[in-house]
Amino acid sequence: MAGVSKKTVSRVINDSPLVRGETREAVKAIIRETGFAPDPQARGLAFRRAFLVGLIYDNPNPQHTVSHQQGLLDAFQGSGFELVVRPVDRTSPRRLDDIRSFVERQKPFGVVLPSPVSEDEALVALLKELDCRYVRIASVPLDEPDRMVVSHDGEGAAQAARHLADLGHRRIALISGPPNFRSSHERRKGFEAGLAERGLSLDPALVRQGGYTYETGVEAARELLALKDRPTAVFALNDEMAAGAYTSAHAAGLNVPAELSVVGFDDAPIAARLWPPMTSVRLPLRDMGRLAGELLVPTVQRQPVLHDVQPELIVRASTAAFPTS
Amino acid sequence: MAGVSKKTVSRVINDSPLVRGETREAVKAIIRETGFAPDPQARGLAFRRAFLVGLIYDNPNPQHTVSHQQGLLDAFQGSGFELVVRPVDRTSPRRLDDIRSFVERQKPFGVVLPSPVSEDEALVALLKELDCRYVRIASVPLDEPDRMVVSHDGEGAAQAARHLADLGHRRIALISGPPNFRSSHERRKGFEAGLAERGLSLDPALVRQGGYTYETGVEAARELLALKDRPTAVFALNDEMAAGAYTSAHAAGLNVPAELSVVGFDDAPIAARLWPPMTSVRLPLRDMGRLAGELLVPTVQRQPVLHDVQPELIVRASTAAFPTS
DNA sequence: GCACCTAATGATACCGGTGTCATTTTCATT
DNA sequence: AATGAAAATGACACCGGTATCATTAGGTGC
Repeated sequence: MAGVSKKTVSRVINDSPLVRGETREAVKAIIRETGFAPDPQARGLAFRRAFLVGLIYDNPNPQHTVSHQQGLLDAFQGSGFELVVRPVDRTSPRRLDDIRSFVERQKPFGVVLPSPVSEDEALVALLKELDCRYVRIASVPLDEPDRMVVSHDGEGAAQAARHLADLGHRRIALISGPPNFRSSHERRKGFEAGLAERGLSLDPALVRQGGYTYETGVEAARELLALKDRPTAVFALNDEMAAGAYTSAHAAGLNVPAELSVVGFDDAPIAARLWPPMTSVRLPLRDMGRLAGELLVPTVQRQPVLHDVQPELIVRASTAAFPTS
Repeated sequence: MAGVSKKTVSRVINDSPLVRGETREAVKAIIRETGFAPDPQARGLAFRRAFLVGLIYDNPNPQHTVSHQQGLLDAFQGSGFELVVRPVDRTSPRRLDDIRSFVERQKPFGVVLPSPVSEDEALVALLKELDCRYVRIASVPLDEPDRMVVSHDGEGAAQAARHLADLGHRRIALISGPPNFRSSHERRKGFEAGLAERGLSLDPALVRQGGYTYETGVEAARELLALKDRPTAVFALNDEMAAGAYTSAHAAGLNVPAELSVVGFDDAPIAARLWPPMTSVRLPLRDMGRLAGELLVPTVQRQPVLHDVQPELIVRASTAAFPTS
């Protein structure tokens, strides 16, 4: 090496304050010249902590997973952290053993839990027991602020409600989500709040429960459209079910948006590809991943640090004024 | 420990032949009882090779990425390997430096390259230079067999061709893909071969080049449907473009499938959610990932080892006999 | 029963960093 | 210039495994 001991180089790399500015610069110069980079394995061994972050997901929507990955990696840029993926089956009891062995063996620096895994309190309890850092991504605060990325699904749903109300709709149906998803409650609450702002309320007769799947959306919409006094608009709590509503509208011979306005949630790729292109609430998934990453690891902070994210209503062609001119 | 030295335990763990059967069993028993698992960091440090596999992808289709991840993890079950994800921008020259620093620093056991990254010969050359194991996933053999998972896209396209031909279609259009994707050529060649089997050939006037995106599909189909003697069926080389064909059919007031049959490729989630549900060629993405994983790492081989994968035509409602009754 | 060869095991260094604590340097104070 | 405290640096053990090579155990031939 160039003048100093192994340990001093180590100090420079780890930003220890115990190095003279002069020495520090000299070492840094050598590091730049030689392109030296410490071995993560050896560092991890000595630290008893790997420079890995786990993404533990169980999301039927691949778009979510990939966007979160992207965002996390945005945050890890240049920090030397790697992202390892761990799909789990949230319904399987084995998931806890899987995660336990993962954490105990790999000693990851931390893990990220997107919804719906973020709502798995048994899993979170396990992580606490194992003293493993984590950040949850969910529609609502479930934990201390610096362990949470909150997507404010309610606000997005409220935007959808205001949009439909402002278009003149009064008979607005809701296809809700599975009760064991927090997002389902948040979106519904937000939707009702948005309606209330416009002096409307949700008619219980126009609510059907779905399961966040295409098939349940088809069925729920089929029932709603078969009502004597059928709704003029329907809000589905995710795009899969909204796509199902399209299908049932087609089956019933109803034109979207002339006879039925449809709004979805997620702005999945499918939203823009259906005919007519669907109005939907977009979540900034990549930014959410990035925020989670920034909360978890000591970021190099090249890019501005995010502090919050907000959903956004993307208005396309599946919503029209009622009564239609 | 229980009777033997550190090194002997190490030998047992690494399946060294230099241990007496008796000793081996004794050590294994203790390992089972105590649930001992070697530290991957330490092992990696000593081996100068991490127990990580990188997935280097640049695929606009999140379904592909997530399915490949699933398959790889299927293969890694119990092997102690972890999957780390590395999205790259295949058009950026920086990608090579990114991957070089990843491989040099992390020393991954190997990497998996799904299409289109698998066709990036500069990147593959780099991996060879770095002496990094890799497996490519592509539509056609590009390398030694044990470094390749071949998806036989041509055969899938041929199935689509035979299907349309057997339905009585004669004026069959093709929306091709970008020329810098091997899959684009393979699918096209396979499609022509399938037509030839039925005594048909592709009319150059009915071919439009697309770019594997929704928008290019819209445009290509728009042109095709505006022809004086318009096609009765169209095969798009991926589902995104096929969705675009739906859009243009809607815009032209044409009914699918009565006036236009449409077949896509990939069987993306969107295929089943469009109206009418779309016929498409399904690639066994998860199996492809699993096969790649089995080729790369010494698998525990609990599940049967895969040797090949084949595409499959999923017939839905976007294709009908012509002339329509 | 002894020499001898092979199979099985162990002692020790080492992988590439970090923690601890002793040592040296620096610099303000007297 | 001597003193002492604080700041900077280095020596060495250690993280938890594996490689190398020496050593011991076990079996064979005569």
